[in-house]
Formats: sequence, structure tokens, C-alpha cells
Amino acid sequence: MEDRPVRNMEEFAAFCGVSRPTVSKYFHDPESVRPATRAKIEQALEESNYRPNIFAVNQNRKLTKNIGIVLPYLADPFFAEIARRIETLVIAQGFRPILLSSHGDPQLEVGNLDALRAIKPAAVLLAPLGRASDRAALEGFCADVPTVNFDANIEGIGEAFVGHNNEQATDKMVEYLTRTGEPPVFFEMRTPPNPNANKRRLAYIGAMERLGFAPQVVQAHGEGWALEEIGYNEGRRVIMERAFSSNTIFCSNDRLAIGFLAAAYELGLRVGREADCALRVAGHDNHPVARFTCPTLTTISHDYARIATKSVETMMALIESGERGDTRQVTLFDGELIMRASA
Amino acid sequence: MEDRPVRNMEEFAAFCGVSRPTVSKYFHDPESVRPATRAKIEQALEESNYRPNIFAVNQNRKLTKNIGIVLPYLADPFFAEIARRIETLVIAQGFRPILLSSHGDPQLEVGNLDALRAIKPAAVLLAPLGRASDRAALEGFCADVPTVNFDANIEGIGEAFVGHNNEQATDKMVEYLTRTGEPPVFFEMRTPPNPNANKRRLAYIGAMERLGFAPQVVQAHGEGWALEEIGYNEGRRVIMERAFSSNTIFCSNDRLAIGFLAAAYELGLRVGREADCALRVAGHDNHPVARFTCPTLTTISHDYARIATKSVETMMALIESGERGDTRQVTLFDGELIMRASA
DNA sequence: GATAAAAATTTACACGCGTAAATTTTTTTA
DNA sequence: TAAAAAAATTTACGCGTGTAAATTTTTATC
Repeated sequence: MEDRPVRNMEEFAAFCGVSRPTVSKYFHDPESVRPATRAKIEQALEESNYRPNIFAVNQNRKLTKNIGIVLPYLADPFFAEIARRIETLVIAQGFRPILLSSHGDPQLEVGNLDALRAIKPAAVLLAPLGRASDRAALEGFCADVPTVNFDANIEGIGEAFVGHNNEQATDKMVEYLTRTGEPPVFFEMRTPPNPNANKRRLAYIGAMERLGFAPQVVQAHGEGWALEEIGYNEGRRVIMERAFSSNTIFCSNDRLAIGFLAAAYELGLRVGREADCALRVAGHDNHPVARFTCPTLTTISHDYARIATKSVETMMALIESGERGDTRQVTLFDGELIMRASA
Repeated sequence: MEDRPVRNMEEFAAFCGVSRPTVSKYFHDPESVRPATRAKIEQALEESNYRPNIFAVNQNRKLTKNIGIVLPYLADPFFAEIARRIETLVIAQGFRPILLSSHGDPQLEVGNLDALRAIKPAAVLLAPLGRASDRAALEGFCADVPTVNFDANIEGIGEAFVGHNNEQATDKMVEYLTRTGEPPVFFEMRTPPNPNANKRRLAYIGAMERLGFAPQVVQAHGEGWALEEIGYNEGRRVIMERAFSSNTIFCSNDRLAIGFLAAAYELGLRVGREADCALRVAGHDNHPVARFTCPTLTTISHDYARIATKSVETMMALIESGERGDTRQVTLFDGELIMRASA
């Protein structure tokens, strides 16, 4: 591999003995040139280390091979995991993922969308902050860039939505807890950052009423994304205040539950479904560490593998059709009960 | 805000009544034009929604305002947290962070570096995979792009290294555990993905010998980044095999410790420093969830806030000086003992 | 081996912006 | 108010690639 000064496509074309437009055509689609020509180019590609200048390429393109991925909070392992899967799928499709986290900040979310607009992405996968999002900004963005909304459903945002079936999942857990013990109380944040929480509360209330029980919602104070801490502090408080009418606590998500379990442990309350346990605690999401809590956390899976796959598939369809569908397709994936030791 | 068809800088210049070169100068540095001119441009900027074409801008620049951030595994909350901090600092400096995760895959790491090379970043912050990294590829990259190596030190890679003082931190914990109970055994992965683990093992052995005790290293089988799972499975195994000569376990990192705690809990072993406890368990890193384990995890802090800050500072100095220093500066931050309930 | 079809080549212009040089206008200084 | 300094303008070219049109060469078909 000699390091000849191949500075641009012109020189590269000369180097491999092919005309520049043909080389350009090759990079656009290697199948579009004759096999003999392709072989010449590909050999030259190995002998020099020429690569087309990304900026010059994209300058003349309406659309690039860039795919934007916007997440509300990357330090949450749930989003980190979904990002990992989406990135892998996007790369497999021959596109280049651009991962941006809004770090819980609505202004940064808008900033991320602006940054994306500037790089002319072929499409964007958007998991919005939710309640805190600047709706007008999101709408404006979606009008310009084909977008798939996932995780947090904001009505009318994006060409499609892919997410978790909060109703089904919540129902399932309420039914399970009720069937195997006392009807649960619901433990959640008073001002949750993510709109799924609201769906879960409503689903809990609906499920309880359907089963003929009085719902009880206990709300934790605190803002932001430090959910374990809020679950711990507020869990401690409500346990000490005996704010629960039941020994069974259904937490709005696993991260709250992790904090709650820590509080219960510290207060000497044994958690589990055995007779000598004071509490049963369940979560929601099947967070990566839920398998390793003490006791291990009974929860409902949030199927991020399928959400990631479906989101990318939907996005690819959007890119290939080149059309902006008139109907906004909504796909929800059911959760599965993950029975572990805590409830 | 009228949506006039301002398609390029030419039209934008006409729109605000300024010449195009002046507008170009403004975007390069707003302070470099007369206040009256700046006002005209900035007003026009609000009235139209023109933004310079990023690709055309970067095509003619040797260096862009892009900063690459390469992480070994983003789904690890430790790296997610450090990414969050670095991104924030980079944005504050007026640069554009490009976050790339290698997802534990050496080939993807090389791919990430290639992708970065293509976008002519002003500098790169690189936390390599370590043992698995393609050293030659990293070296080649660092020869082209000013790079700051952080987290996992690979000798000779990057203009500087910023990381954790594994020796000091390990010493401190060994000393503490020994002073307040039995000398610890060291629990680690046999083939850890991250080179810090090796430093920690050696530091443990050194500290034990210095204190006049026989070191005992217990190694967990398993590959990859699913550390909690390895800690759980192998913790279970070694507890049942009574592989420990001590009741005090010093885990190589908190994620292993989290798995180990789960195993101990499941086997009915009480963990803590009280008299009725069968085990003491300590970790290393002060992982975000270490405050919420049961019992809460005694550990040593890994000061990612300072590592992030120093890495970005070093990088900015590199950019401003424009020089490639001949000496590779190494900065290590000490860990602090975080005393909690587990040891 | 002649003809048609396919592919490659030549030529030329476009994209949007950076930037240099010479000139003109505006501001500052005395 | 005139001279000097600073800023803006005009003009022009360059960056590396996409791409269209006309032409030439190569391949496929009979």
C-alpha cells in the first residue's frame, strides 16, 4: 500500500485508469459499472487510501446517508441500550448513525434537531423528552425531515410511532399482582419526565376499577432523571409515613423500583412473595439491572429489541418510498410478565 | 419570520444588504465585523432562517468545529455519564461533539475512527477498548488527528492521557479493608475488557504484599461487557465452591460487585460490616447505581467529572496551540473511599 | 463479422462557500 | 476638516464532487 498523493477523485481516477465520472458512478452504486471496471477501481482503492470527500459529496446531494437518532437521556441505560441496537441496525443498512442526546434539556433537544437539519439526514429517529419538549419546534422539524417517533408518543409528531404498549403491560401486572396477593398501589413521580408514565397511571386506574378495587396512587416528589434517587428518597418517606393501603407496590418503572427496594432494605423490610415478607414490589421496563437487584425485580418487559427493529424498518420504508404517508401508523409492542423474586 | 427563498449566502447577503465576503467573515467570527454590520446580519438571520451549508463550509476548511468522542461501550452507565459531561463541555466551547460508541467491537472501533477521519475533526477524545483494540489502527489515526486518550491508557496513543489513579485507589481500599477487618481477596474477570482491571490487580497484589499479607485473586470466567451477569454467575459459583480464603471481597469494579451482591443475597448470605454478616463486599468506580444496591456498596470513586473536564481542557489546549507536543502528558485523578454499608 | 446496445469517456457547468487582491467607503485620529 | 486607519465591497478563483450531453469505445446479439 503505497501512499501516493491521491488527493481527489480526479487523481484517483487517473491512478486506476478510469474516468472520473465513472468513478463517481461507482461510489454512488458499485453495481452500476461493468465488473472489469469495478475490479480496477476496487484494486486501486486498496492500493491508495483515497476516500471521497464527505463534504463535497454531500454538498450536491439533497439527502445524505446520515440517520439522526435523538434520545432524551443517554445516561439512562434503557436508552443507551436502545441506541446500541438502533446504531447497529442502521450501520447494517449502509447508513451512518448520528447519535444525539438531549440530556433532559428541552433547549438542547431543539439544538439537536437544528444540528440534524444542517446535515440533511435521510431520516431521523426521535425519542422526544415528552412533557418538556418544545412541540412547535418538533413539528417544524418533522415537516422538513422524515421522522419516526419512538418511545414517547407525541401525537402528530413524525410519520409513525413505535413504542411500548403501556396499557396492556400495566393491565397484565395489575392482574397478576391482584391474582396472587393484594391489589397493588401505584408508585410514581408526580411530574414524570416521560409521557409513558401518564399512560401507565391511567392504565393502572382503569385496571383496578375494572377488577372492582379502589386504585391508590402514591406520588413521589422530585424532578429530573435521577429516578433511583427519587425512588429511594420518596420510597423511604412514604414507607415511614405508612402511606400505602396495601403491601403490594407497583412502581411506574424499574429505576424507581430500584430506589424503592434500596429504601425497603435499609428500613429492614423484607421484600418478596414469601409469607415472611412485608412487601411485594414490582417494576416496569425490565431494566438491564433488574435481574440483579436484591431481591431480583419482578417486572414487565419493555421490548426495546423489537422497538428498535421496527423503528429502523419503518424508517427505511420511509426513505425508500420517498413519500410522506398521510396516515401516522402507530405500532405498540406488548410487554411480558417477568416473574422474579420481588413480587 | 417570512420564509423567503434565501437559498445561499449570496442571497442572504443581498437580503441583509451586506456583501457576501463580509457575511462569510461574520460567520467565521461575529466579532470581526463592525457592530452596525453585525446588527444587520443578525436581524436578517432572525427574519430569514438561513444557515450556512455545513458541507460547503467544511469543504474549504482544513479543520472543522467537530470533536470526536469515541467510547468503548455506551450502554455502560459509567461511559454514558462521562459522555454526557464531555458533550456538555464541548458544546460550551462552541464545538460540535460527535459521539461514537464501539459497542465492545474492535472492528467497529476502527470503523469509528475512519468515520471521524472523514469529517476532519479539530480533535478527538478517545477511550479505547483496550486489550482488544487494534493498536496499529489507533496509532495511524493519532498520527493524523490530534487525540486525547482517556479512561484506558494505551501507551503512546494520543498526545496526552487522562484517567483514574488505579494504584492509589486500590491501595486505599486494601488499606481500609485490612484495617477494619480481614485482608480482602480480589475478585475480577479473567479476561477483562478494560485495561484498568490489570492495573487494579497488580496494585492489589502490591498493596497486600506491602502490608505483609498473601494476596488471593479469584477470577471469573466470561467475556464481554455484561459485567453484572458475570459477577452474579461467577460470584454464585465461587461462593458455593468456597473459593475464598477471606470473608472480605474486593471486586475489581462496581458492576461485578453488583452481580456479586445479588448472588450473595440469593444464597442467603448477609453482606455488611456488622457482626452478623457473613461477607464484606467492596467495589471500585462509584458507579451510579452503587448507592442503591442492597446493601449500599462501599467503593472508591472514579472521578469522571474531573476526568471529563481535564480531557476537554487538554484537548482545547491542543487545538489552540495547534502543536503536537513531543511529550505525552499523563494525568491521573485519585479516588476517594466511599464508605457505605457493604464493607 | 456487422449491427445494436451498453458502458465509458470527454467536456463542461453547477453546488455553496472560503479567501485573496485591489478598490472604495466609512470611521477614527489629530 | 484633512489625513490615516479600519472596514466593507468588488472581482475572481479555488475546493472536490455531482451530473448532464455528446461522443467514442466496448460488449452482446444474431
